[in-house]
Amino acid sequence: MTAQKPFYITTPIYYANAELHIGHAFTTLAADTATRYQRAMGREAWFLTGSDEHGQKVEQAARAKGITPLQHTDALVEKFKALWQRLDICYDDFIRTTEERHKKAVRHVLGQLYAKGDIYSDTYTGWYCTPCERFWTEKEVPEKLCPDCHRPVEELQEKNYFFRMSKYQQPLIDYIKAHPGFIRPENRRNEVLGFLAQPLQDLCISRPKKRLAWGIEIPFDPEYVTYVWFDALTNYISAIGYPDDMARFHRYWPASCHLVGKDILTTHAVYWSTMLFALGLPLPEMLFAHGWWVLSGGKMSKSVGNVVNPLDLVEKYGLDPFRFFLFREMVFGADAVFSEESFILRYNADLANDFGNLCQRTLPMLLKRRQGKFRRGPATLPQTAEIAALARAVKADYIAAMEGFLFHEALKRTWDLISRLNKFIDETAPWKLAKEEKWADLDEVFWTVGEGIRFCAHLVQPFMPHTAPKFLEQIGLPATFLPLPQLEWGQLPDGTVCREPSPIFPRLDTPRIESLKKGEKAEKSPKGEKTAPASTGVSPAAGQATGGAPAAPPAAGGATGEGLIDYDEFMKTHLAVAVVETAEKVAGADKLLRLTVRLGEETRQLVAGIALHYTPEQLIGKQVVIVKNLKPARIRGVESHGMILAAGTPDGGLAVVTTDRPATPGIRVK
RNA sequence: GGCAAGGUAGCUCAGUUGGUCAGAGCACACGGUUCAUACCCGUGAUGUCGAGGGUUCGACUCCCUCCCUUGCUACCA
Repeated sequence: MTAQKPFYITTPIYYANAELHIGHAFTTLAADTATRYQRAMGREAWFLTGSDEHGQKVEQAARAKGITPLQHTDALVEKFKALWQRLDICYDDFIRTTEERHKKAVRHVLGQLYAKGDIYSDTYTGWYCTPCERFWTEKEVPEKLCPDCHRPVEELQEKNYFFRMSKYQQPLIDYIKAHPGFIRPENRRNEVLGFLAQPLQDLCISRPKKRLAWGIEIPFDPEYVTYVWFDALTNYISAIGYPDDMARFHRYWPASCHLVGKDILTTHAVYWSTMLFALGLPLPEMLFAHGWWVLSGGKMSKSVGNVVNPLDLVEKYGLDPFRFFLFREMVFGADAVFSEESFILRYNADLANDFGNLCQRTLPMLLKRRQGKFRRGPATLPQTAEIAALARAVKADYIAAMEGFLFHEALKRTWDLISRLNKFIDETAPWKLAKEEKWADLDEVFWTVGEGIRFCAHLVQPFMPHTAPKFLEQIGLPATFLPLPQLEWGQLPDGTVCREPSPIFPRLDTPRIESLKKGEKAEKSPKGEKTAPASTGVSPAAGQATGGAPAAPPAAGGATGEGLIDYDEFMKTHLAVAVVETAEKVAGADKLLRLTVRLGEETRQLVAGIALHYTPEQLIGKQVVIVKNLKPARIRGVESHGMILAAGTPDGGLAVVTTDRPATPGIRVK
């Protein structure tokens, strides 16, 4: 058995002069997903990310704040890491270019190439803008004025070091042509080849310290630091032990994949590749350049209020749905449009309706009819073998897609199985089988669906590492995954007992989309407007009507001014603890539940508009808080004596207010 | 400007070497169903396949022209 080389994947190291945004997050999430997939395949994986901390902008930013560059980057690195934690990024190493291990590698690389003659010094003449501290080319300053600040530039000579990149132009062209899978996607590969059709200039790789001190000193000239390319790109090898621990280095190198945004493809495809040529190191197996998320309405961001920071949706709707959306919606490699509306549409269609509801429509029936037990008998239904075959085909296609970083294809294919299972339920109509007491057929249907859920949970796991285990738990399995190569159809054990399901992907209110479309201020919550945790009242309209209320209304500043009530006024509202004794749907109303609740000795009936979010079973026995002295009302002909308190959840659902520990039924809440 | 890719149903896109290739998903309409998260299943409509011309028995699929969109065009101290 030959040990497979570990999967080594990298993100770019992000420049530590500003905070990160969706672009950085997306690259990193993609690497994370790829890493999780490789681990799911049973392959060892090493996932590197990090920070690029030298250079003029960092130096300037630090100076502006009156701190040292390192203090500045220390703070930003903390923010980087906080974001990765928030996105649950499973990186193995975080390299900082200010670390000694990195600086040492850079010096080693420079020294080696200098000795080899691939780095040389030369003196050039250019146009320098002193205030901006930068050079311009002859072409850029036809008027001899700085394009940035429009002040005069002066002609200046400066000595610098150059990397003999041109020397490796032809070898690189040959290499790319000989390795079709090296640069992906295909169109990017063509762009690089197009780029290389022009003569390649050598690369200036230094800055005199008098102009830029914040950098890694060039080993053969203490007057200079190296500039960006050799500093930053070298991280991919310095982080895995180059040059001190070559055994470790060779274990991981060449990288399986450098994942980059399309904007820095050339840097990697040309600069980095030629650097590796010069060093005599093999090139990475793959360079994947993905596209951008284009924010819808971004161009009008000032006037239109509906531009969202994509990362805000993580808190609003959950990390896993967010991740799912990113990789299902975008053709990986191409650009895609990001909008909250498309997120909600995708979420409802794929997650809530198709996958989530697959559990929700099956497990309650299984519990009711078969004590929750999946029973495996002889397969006699015609669809069973077909679905098994589909599952196998889906898995094979899924793996093929994932190996090629075609995330959207992998997910799309997985949903073929989910759709088939939904259709299967329709075809076999288990509710009819139950009525007709065809237990063997019924068991076969349940087992097949349960097995399908298990199967899909495995496939979806790299994308949704938190919710995928929930699917396993709901069907009664431990929340652990088989390595994908071992995943086969038919492994759901006979006798597995499912759990009481609760929606994993609660449906999001569509009114929210309407309000988004209209550019209404669904995101803003002007004070005075009723945004606060809307109590779900006796009125069926209450709660739902405000379903579009923001998930986390900003805790409006200090409590001053109008709208405040005193204690006595508050005490006019009599809140009390109650225990739900019975619950049932109100006939002819979708959202209403008729409840009887016990308050100490007293029992009373009330109506709550929460049927879309709670089943009667979920409520019975639950301690709730009710408004006791609300004027009785008749709703759909049912008497209601009080109302239950509930609050909106980030996903647009509803959470009933309960007590932290059992309280005395009937006792006043204050 | 140069190079490259693309313009196919309201939206996002599939469409191998020319002959059921006019499709999928979403959205929409209608029907079915009731287990389920107003869900699922089925059916349907809409398209001059960017425009014009050409090759061919026949072109979304090949050739030419035009229009439009997008990407790349590093580094140059």
